[in-house]
Order: sequence, then C-alpha cells, then structure tokens
Amino acid sequence: MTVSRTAEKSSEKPADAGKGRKDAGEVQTEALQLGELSEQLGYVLKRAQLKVFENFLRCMASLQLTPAQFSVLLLVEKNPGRNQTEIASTLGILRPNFVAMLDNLESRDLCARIRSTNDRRSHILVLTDKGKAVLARAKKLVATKHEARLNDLLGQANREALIGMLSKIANEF
Amino acid sequence: MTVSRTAEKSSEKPADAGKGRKDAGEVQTEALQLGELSEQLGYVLKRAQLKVFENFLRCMASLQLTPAQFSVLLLVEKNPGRNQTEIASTLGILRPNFVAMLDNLESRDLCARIRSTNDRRSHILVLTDKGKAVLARAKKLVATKHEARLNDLLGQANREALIGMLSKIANEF
DNA sequence: TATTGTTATACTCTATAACTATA
DNA sequence: TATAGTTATAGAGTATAACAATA
Repeated sequence: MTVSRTAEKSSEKPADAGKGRKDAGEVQTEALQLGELSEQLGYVLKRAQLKVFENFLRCMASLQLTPAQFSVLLLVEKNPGRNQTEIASTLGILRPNFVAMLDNLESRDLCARIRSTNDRRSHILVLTDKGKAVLARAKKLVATKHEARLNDLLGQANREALIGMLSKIANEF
Repeated sequence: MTVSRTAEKSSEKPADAGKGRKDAGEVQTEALQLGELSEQLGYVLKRAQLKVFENFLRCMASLQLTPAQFSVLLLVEKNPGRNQTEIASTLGILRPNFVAMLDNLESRDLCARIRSTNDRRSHILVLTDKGKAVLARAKKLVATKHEARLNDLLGQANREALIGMLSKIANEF
C-alpha cells in the first residue's frame, strides 16, 4: 500500500498528518479523512505489519536480531541437519539473498555451515552454542515484551483468533 | 520477518519447501517443521500481507494500479484541495519519494498538480476525470474480486473483526 | 528563518542470470 | 545434465541532505 519506516528513525508519523487544529491563525489545517482506506485490508495489514516489526526490533535491540534473522535461527533450531536451500525456501528467502544473511549470522558465531559428507555441495546449517543461547534469550524477550504487548492490547482469545485468520490468509488466499 | 515475492513472478513458494516425500529413491526430504514460527505474529502478519498484496495486484491488473497508487487516489478523492505534503504524510510516504509516484499518476492523466494561489509553494492535488473514472472501476474490482475473496475465506463477521484488530495494532501497538 | 516541492543519493529487500564445484 | 552455494547485478522501497522558490 504505502507506509514505510525503518524501526525508530525519524519522519512520517502517518494517520495524523494535519494537526486537526491550527496553531496560530493562518489557514485551516483539518485532519485528513482516511475514508474507505481504513477499511482496506491491504492498507491496515501493511500498517500493522510495520508497527509489529518496529516493536520487534525495539524488543530485540539488546540482541541485535531482525525478524528475518530470528526466523532463521528458530527454523534451524527446529530443523537441524538441513541445508541452506531448504531453510531459505521454507522462509521464502531466495538462495542468493540467503548467502549474505548467513555470512552475517556466521560471523557473529550464531550459526555455522557444515559441508555435508553425503553431498559435498550442501551446507548443513546448525546453531552454535552461542546461537542457542542467544535464541533462548530472544524467545524470552519476544514472549515477555513483544507477544505480551499484543495480549494486553487484544486479549489472549483475540490474539489467537488473529493469528489463526492471518495464517489462513497466508495459506489459502 | 522474511518472505518476498513481487506478485506473480517465479521462485520460492514457502511453507512447503521439502516435498514431504521423496520422488525417486535418494535421500529423505521430509517437510520442515515451522514450529513456533507459525505462532509468531510478525511472521504470519508479513506472509499474509504479501499474499494480500499479490492478490490485489492480480485483481487490479487491468487497471495497472498498485496498492500504494490506489491509496493515493482514494485519499485525494476523499480530501480534495490538499497538497503533496499532506497527502504523502498521511500515507506515511516521505515527500521526496512521493514526487516520482505523482509523476507517474500525472503522466497517466489520473491526477494533477495545481499550483495553489494562496501559497505558491504548494501543489494542490486533484483527480482528473479519467482519474475519477479509473478509481471508480478500481473500487468495484476491489469490492467484487479482492474483498469478496476475503469474505469467502473468513466470513463477513470475521473479516470485520480482523480489520478491527489490525487497525488497533496499527494505531496503538 | 521556515516550508514546499524537488534532486541527488544511499541503503535495504527482492529478483534473475550465470558461474563453480560437485553430483 | 542437474543441483547447491555463490557472485554479480538490477530494481523496488525507503531514508536523509540540500537546493530553489516562496512564505
């Protein structure tokens, strides 16, 4: 739809552009009408996604993990012995783009590539001890700060319903 | 989180990487376990958003309108007489990035910039007749193809609940 | 001095082609 | 010949600084 922002940064606090009130006595500066936009699934979905990612980044600031990196660590932990192609494609990451991502995680000693003995073309992915420790801390931060925030906002039942509907859209739309 | 894709294109059909079954008789290729990932709000939100945008693009193929362009047309129609800064900031678009976007819409004769007489620095935005006509057709396509699809999938009540929760996240998270 | 629209620019994501080393 | 990982590259989207015209 539109929307932007890279975590904190500056600029554009949307949906509240015109102050709604004039500060001095010049021209009128009424807030804009969103109209049908606020009912557009894509629009509200995109905005919500950006907010959630921003919050995720803030919660993870101490561990310096992006949502994408977190998803890789989670998937590697849950599926040990898989190669780059398998992990990347499951996450919707293209193999070429996965290389730099892994270089980063490997340089931080969070995961490692191991040349497979069966097929020497493949790199098996594993978490290092540090990677496991960081992921454990990350999970706690996500649970106590990030997901907890969502529970406060929507309530447990609604949160589950939301995840369910989004999954359905992701899988069947 | 991860995920990609630009509408149709090729590559990466995630969440079903390993076929789950071997085709010949080589090695095992079981489907990967998503594990906690499928309960992560950010992950499922991002995936759903990509699917919805893809579907939007497909529904709008005949009009060649992106979600972002559609949102601009909607907002200009609903708020005639506003300038670039106001429209852009409401949508979370940075002014510099809004220039090329408007150049595109203007070159297609969908909207026009009008130098304001009050403040000659400002460009007032308006829809052209063609812009109004295209937007009307776009709304119909969205309603009958795009949003209708969501109703089929979730049902009217759930769809409204979903929009409501996403709005709440977008505004209060 | 401040603001509007603009240009230039940079950085991140995403996408495709093609190379290498294995198979 | 096909596949895994990689390189190079290109295109969107998003971000900041700075300039000209105007206020």
